[in-house]
Amino acid sequence: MSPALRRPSMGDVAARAGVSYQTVSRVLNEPGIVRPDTRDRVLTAISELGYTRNRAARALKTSRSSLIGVLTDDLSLFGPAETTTAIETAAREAGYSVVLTSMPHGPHSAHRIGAELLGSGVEGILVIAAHEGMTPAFSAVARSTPVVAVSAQPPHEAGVEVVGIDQGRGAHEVVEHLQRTGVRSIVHIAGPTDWFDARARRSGFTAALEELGLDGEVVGPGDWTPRSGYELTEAVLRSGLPEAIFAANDMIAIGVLHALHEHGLRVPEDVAVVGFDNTLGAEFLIPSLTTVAQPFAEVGRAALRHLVSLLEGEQPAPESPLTLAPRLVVRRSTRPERTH
Amino acid sequence: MSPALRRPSMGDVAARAGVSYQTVSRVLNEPGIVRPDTRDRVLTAISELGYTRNRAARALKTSRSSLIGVLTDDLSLFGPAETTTAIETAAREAGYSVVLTSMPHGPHSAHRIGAELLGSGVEGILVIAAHEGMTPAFSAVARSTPVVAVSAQPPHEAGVEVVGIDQGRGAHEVVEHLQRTGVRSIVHIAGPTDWFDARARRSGFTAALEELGLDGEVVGPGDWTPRSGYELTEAVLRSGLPEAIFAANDMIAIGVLHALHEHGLRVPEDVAVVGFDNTLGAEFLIPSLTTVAQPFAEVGRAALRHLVSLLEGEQPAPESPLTLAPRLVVRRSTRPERTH
DNA sequence: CGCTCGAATGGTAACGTTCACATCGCAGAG
DNA sequence: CTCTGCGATGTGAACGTTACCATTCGAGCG
Repeated sequence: MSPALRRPSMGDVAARAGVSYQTVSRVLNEPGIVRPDTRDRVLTAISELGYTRNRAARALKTSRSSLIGVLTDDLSLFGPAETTTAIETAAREAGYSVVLTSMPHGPHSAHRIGAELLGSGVEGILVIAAHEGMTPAFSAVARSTPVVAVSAQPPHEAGVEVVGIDQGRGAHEVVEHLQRTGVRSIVHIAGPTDWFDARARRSGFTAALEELGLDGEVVGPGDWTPRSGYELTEAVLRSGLPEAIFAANDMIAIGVLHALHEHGLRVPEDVAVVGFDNTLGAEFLIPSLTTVAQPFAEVGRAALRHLVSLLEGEQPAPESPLTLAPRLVVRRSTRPERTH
Repeated sequence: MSPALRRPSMGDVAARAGVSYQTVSRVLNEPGIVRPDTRDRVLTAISELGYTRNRAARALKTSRSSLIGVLTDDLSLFGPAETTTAIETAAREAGYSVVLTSMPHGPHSAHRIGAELLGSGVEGILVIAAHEGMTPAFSAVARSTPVVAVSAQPPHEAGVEVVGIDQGRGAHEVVEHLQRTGVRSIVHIAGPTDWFDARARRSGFTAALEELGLDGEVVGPGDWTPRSGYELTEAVLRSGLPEAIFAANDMIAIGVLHALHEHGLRVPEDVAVVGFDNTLGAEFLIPSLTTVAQPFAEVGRAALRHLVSLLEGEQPAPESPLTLAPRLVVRRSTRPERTH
């Protein structure tokens, strides 16, 4: 019962300020409605006591938890990490806290995880870097809670809204750039087939080849790791020397560069190499890597804005575009473009 | 009032099972105490209704939120990302959800962030990759909530417990290894001076030099980025050619390798290079990088266990060591050790 | 000067759960 | 056959907040 043991409640503040706890509540929720001098008394009492509202009681009464769930595949990947950070910052500014859940690899866990996240009382869920396996679970969850996915998947799967980066366009720009450097034939080392981003990059690649009349081939899939890039490059080299290799991400590209180096091949003189993501460090690989920078942070913020507008019942925020454009970053792993 | 609109409560389950809501509560909290057939009736009612307990009400009544706050500096760094993921998984298994907060860079924000995290109702806080600026804020917060830091800082700052990886030992092993490859003099490119990890690596380095009778020098500090490694290496080369460069982390090492390559220097023949972290990709740099692997996931799990035992009032889990050992990974960026 | 009205504030109930205690029924002992 | 005691279940209250309605007070008007 010692006052030091219990956190102060509205009642304590009210007693100190000589008002009822209802007035304290009003000061916090609609300050305009209470007379300035009363309000000041309450506010000083609040700061003297170091009072903060009890989130649980608030959540119980309003049935709003101010919690947003973020579900991500693999935080140690560059993109998800950046996006998560941006989401968290934006969420905090919008008055929400972020409950993080990382998706353990495994077939049927998606459903359980989704339910658990829901059970933790979140008002909405953001899914990052979604792949195939997640979709059914989240269509299910989406029936009880708004779900927004950050993904390259444009077709809206049942009830799940999508905010993403135009991966196909990124792939297209890569192919265009390579063509302008004189390349006629490109090998694409694809990412995992069940990842939406990987699929979009791959189909953007093949579409661009056709459109621009170039030759090419898709190998893989890799698993986003340098090792898979290394091994797939070894395989490619056994069947001949390609003019250019377009890796599905920078990690794969690191493995590609390593394998080419081991074979004594020069980049870009013998083989051009392009990555995807513009990972921290891509600029300082040997040679520095031509890649596609993705607005990871921006897409995170856009997704959060979208979710919040869903939660707060505004119109779906027409100003914020749901598909953002990536940006080609030309460095030294491709030859200079020919000015013709 | 339509039953579809409101989530079912204990009362609904109780009505369906023909018991009182208290019995439902007991089935959920101490199943052993209720008669098997009653329990089964309740359980079927629960699953038929898709009932889940209301977290807010539970938190209000028990004053336990099942929420743990994780505060991290920069999620796009390899270590924090790995540690965070491990914490989240372990927390979920222990019945907690993780509220993520990323620390915006800036001088005085630490205090506000700490208070906000506290305000979100977390029961305890884990601070990852702490640096100097965080300490005062978290000593303050630690008065109201258990705080465990994942850090290289052994001295317990007022009230904040520390779980960490022995950075000094890692640095020591690096120096020993270099000595065994015949190196007599080492340049260390240090990390930011206010980061505990960077400081511990640096002091481990100088201590090892002295102990082993080697020559050396500390340059920097860098800021963990490849660019800083690149620029500091340029500066080092202007004043002569070192035998070996020990970078404070792998990102800095990437910049070092790049700079050396530009100068036509061979690694490890002309200069040996060592990193720290064993980042994804370190194995496939050119040449593959000798570095120190840190048990990031393990330290995350250990920190979580420690925090949970603090929260649940058990004895401070004597079995779990609070300082873990890193592991030297020898690759091709250093010369082979001489067997003498 | 009495009445109406609105602004400011107070009181009561409820959100869904758990805790403490009360009750019930039944087995076993006297 | 009654009493004790314990296992199983029910009842009332409380956690701290917000929603809703009631009350008070003073200003402005006829």
